[in-house]
Amino acid sequence: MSTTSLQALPGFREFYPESCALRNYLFAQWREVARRYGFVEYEGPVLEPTELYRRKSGEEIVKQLFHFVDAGGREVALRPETTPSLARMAAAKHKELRKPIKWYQIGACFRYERQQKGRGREFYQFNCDILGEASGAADADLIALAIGVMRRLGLREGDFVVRVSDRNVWPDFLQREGVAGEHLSAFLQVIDKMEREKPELTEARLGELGTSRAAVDAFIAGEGADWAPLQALRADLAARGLGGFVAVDLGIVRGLAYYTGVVFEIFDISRGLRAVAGGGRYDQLCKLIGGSDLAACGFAMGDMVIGEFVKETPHAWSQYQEWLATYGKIEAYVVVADEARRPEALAMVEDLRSAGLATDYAYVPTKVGRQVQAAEALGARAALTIGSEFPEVRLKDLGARQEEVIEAAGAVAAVRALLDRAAGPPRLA
RNA sequence: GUGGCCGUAGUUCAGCGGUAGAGCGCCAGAUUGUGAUUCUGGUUGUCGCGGGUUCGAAUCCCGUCGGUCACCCCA
Repeated sequence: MSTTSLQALPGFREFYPESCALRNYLFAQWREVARRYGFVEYEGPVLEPTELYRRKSGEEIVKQLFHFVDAGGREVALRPETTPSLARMAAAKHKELRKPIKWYQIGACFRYERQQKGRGREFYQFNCDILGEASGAADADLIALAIGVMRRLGLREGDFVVRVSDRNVWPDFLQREGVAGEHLSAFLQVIDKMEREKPELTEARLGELGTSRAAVDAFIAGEGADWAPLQALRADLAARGLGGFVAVDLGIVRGLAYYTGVVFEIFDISRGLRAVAGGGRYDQLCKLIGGSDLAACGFAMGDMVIGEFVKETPHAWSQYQEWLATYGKIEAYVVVADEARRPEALAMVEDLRSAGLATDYAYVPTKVGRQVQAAEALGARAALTIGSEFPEVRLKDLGARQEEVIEAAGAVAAVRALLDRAAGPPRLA
């Protein structure tokens, strides 16, 4: 058992450039959409008092935390989510902040779980929250943002669906059915599993609670469907032209721990309705954690499931490939054709870099053919060959396979012109 | 927490009781300072680790670690 291993810990992630690129792509789109919706970025601590999570979710949650006692004797835990930190931060300062507070964060979270597809022990979460606004309009804008992120990633109507519900519909139903309020949690468990569970089992469990499948179905089709907050939400989103992305589904329960109103989840339709994001209203949490009343709603999206989603959806993947075409590529490569001219070549490299162009060159004497190969492999569009004819140099367009002789003095401008001619930045939704 | 499958070259894998293999990649060369293709040559292994069975184990058995997928859970 004392197998000392230097491998990365299970479920922790090593981002080699290829996977780092995808991650950065997701981050870039998250940030861009959040910006468009008027959210500003903030950041909370990665390590928190274990009590913060215990307070919010109860003792059971501790088993799923990376937690330990620090050198100062404090019980601490790596954050498994960021909402409690946010609730504390917002509650502490909300009196001096203009409402609504619209904040987002992208950060690593950690959960001690067995890993599987779309789930590791370390993952990045994109969180958007609106605080200090109790109106359903905030829920709607948040859902619009979530849809905006999906679309920005190249996902379309038919690829995913936002299922919305309201945590308040079921207490209302239970009261009417004469079921005691303390059974709410057990009841919601049954509702949550209804879709996957065998009908007889669902029926039996509902029976134990004093209601029935028929009553539930009737409620879902009737009053539940007409539930005013959800109607308003649908109308808001329909006005934005987003109605096609949304479906009311009262089976959405979402943990139930601290949600107080509208809840929603985004599902991947084609791959068996996998949840890629979720959120809702949590008007009590800021009081519980930070001591001040602050209405709030928010949602979170992890990088792993959405990453898989993009990989498995051809049109989303090709959009990523387009983005990749310029990401992490150098722009210019300086070929040293004559070692006697290496000083001039180094000066050229620095000039290009100072002009803002990603530029590389061979560190040691290398055959010209190899240098051109390296330029190609690094993604350079322009190759500037410096040799014995200096100050005459050769500028090659590696895409068009054309070369011209130019003066060294005008080389930076010529390279820039070539790159401008060659390709514009990728266009995303 | 429960269960299935899988660990062999840098990588993808084949080999399934008798001396460790292939494709791809990588490196070098095919007349002078230019990318592709092609051709030639080269390159690498504690067969995850530990134990057991056997004359002999990459191969069979047990354990262990790791990976992966599903269930549970999902804040």
